Amino acid sequence: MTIAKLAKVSHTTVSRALNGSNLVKEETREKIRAIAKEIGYTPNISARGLVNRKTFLIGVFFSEMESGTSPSFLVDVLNQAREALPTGYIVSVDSIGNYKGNALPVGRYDGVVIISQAESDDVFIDQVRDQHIPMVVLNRQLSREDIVNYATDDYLGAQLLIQYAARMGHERIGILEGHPKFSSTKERWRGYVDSLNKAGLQFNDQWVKVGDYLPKSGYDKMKELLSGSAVPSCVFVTNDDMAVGAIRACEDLGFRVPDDISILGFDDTEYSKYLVPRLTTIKKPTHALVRKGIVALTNLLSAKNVTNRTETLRPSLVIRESVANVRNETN
Amino acid sequence: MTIAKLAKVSHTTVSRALNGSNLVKEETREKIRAIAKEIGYTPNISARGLVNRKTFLIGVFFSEMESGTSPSFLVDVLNQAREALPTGYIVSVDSIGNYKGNALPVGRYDGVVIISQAESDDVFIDQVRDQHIPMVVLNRQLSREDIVNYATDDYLGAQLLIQYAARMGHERIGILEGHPKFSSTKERWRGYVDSLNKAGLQFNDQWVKVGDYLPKSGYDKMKELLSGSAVPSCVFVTNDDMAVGAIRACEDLGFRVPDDISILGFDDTEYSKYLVPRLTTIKKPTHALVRKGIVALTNLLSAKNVTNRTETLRPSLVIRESVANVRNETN
DNA sequence: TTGAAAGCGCTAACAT
DNA sequence: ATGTTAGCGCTTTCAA
Repeated sequence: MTIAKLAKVSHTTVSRALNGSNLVKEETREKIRAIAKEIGYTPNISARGLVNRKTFLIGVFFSEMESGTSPSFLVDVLNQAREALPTGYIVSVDSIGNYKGNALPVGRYDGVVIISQAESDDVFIDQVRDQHIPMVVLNRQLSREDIVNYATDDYLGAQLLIQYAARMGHERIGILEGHPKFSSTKERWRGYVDSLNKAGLQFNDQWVKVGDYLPKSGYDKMKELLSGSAVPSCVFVTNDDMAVGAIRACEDLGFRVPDDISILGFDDTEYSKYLVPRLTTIKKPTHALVRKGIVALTNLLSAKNVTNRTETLRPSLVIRESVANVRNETN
Repeated sequence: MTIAKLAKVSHTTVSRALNGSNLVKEETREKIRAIAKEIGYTPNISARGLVNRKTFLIGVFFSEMESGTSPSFLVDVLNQAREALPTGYIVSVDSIGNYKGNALPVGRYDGVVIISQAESDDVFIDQVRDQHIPMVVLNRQLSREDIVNYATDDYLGAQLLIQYAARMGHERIGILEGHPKFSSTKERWRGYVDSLNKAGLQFNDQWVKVGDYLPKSGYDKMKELLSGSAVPSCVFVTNDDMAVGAIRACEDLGFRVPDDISILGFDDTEYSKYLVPRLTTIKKPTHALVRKGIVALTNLLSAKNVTNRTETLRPSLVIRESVANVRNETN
């Protein structure tokens, strides 16, 4: 190797010097460092990976990258992951869909974090587990104990919202659902129905519409909802992206928000607090979730054991202005 | 190697069989394939990379991932990149900031795409070039010819906007700038000033505010702007994210958009068409930009030469409802 | 059509 | 404190 020749030492010494081994004289180390810098030496990752069985690559996999996963959430995850990982690690992004069927190349990833939205991800999850690649699954609650899994309590989030609406006097509460296959959709739906029951409120078929978590569906479905014979006084739009479209639809049909109709969101996106009206929504502890996940993964990487193998984080209600207080009307 | 033993051939033959060499009997190949599948064999990427000098990893680097780069743009880039790349390649994400100073490990990336926002990225760009890693720089126009570089014409975009506002009769046009260090900020500013001049419109110091491309700054700065002694009739808010905040600020101070004040955006984000009012903005050909970039990079990877080494793509004006027609007033 | 041997750049075990 | 040697898993000559 060039650098070894220049320094007149063996390449072993070079390796040691550059890796901070204490088996080199400080003087030698300095000389080697200088030369390395001089000629712009950087280690060959493949060679190093081959002997160490480490690639310093963490794969982040999303159920669906093109749609369904909101961009801000995706970027949030990526940023948190990069920050929380030990130095030297880099992060790749991919869609689970790309791997349906074929296994991940062995030794390609030191670890994997899966941002799962739907049960259909399970075949991929099983595959990765069978390959014994360190893995954490985030975002969606798995019903098993063999995998490190952190999720937000969507069920609770929905309940918080509906309870709040009920407290504000709403009795006719509709729902605009997200992507039908997503677990979050199912959990939010459960929270909605259960809370309605607990509050002794009526359930009405006409007030439930199915969207896909994208703004357009919020717009289209809200229009449908408002065109029905009976209109609810409040609609639980199950994410903020759809809420933007939904509010637009209200506007277009002459319904003022929240005076004529109240809107509940979910996610507390960056722009939610600037909408007209400012959105009452649910804030998910995304940062904490991802951070916990990465910490666990880091432990897994160094073969430490993870104590909290599974956990559900509590979201919180963010009250703003999109829900009207209609208690007086009913008194 | 296990698979070699099981098939009773040498590992050389296994390698050949799995890589589609025609130097193996079809029968042998089948047998090997079957066994490989059976035991779930996947090649070791590091070993392969070591001999082939390929890692099948493309690094995507952003100026700033945490702020400044809008999430939807970032995700768009990532998706386009993944789709346009030949199969087998995976994509990593990183922030240029992480590499200030130290060089990229040699052989870590087969190629690199840089989404550049600011001139300060040049040191990183130079470094990568010095390492002779195939690279394309997107988003920001470089003033050099030695690097493949595609960008959107921000200057033109700004002109389109201001010309439109002028056509609608606006004479007092303000601006809410983005992150001061970003090239896009400078280009949009140039377009603003030049168009004002061409239209013979007055320029007023009080009507220019500096934000950072995030919604909050849109809100804060617009409030400042509206609190001045003389208020413009139209404000060029230099991206849609800030426009959301800006519209909110107008609302809070009792200015109706567009009746009392008109707003121009930039980017045409997913939600722009659902805002109240729907935003008149600039649509950037992001898909085409990234796709061109990846195609060029792919050519670079296979040592083909790239014909269009540099190009500026034209954005287009999207007229919606955030600008009032005030021509009558001035007649 | 197959195998044997060499070597990619690195780290680690074992001298010295 | 440093060098020698071997070997990680793969592809690629070179022989057979």
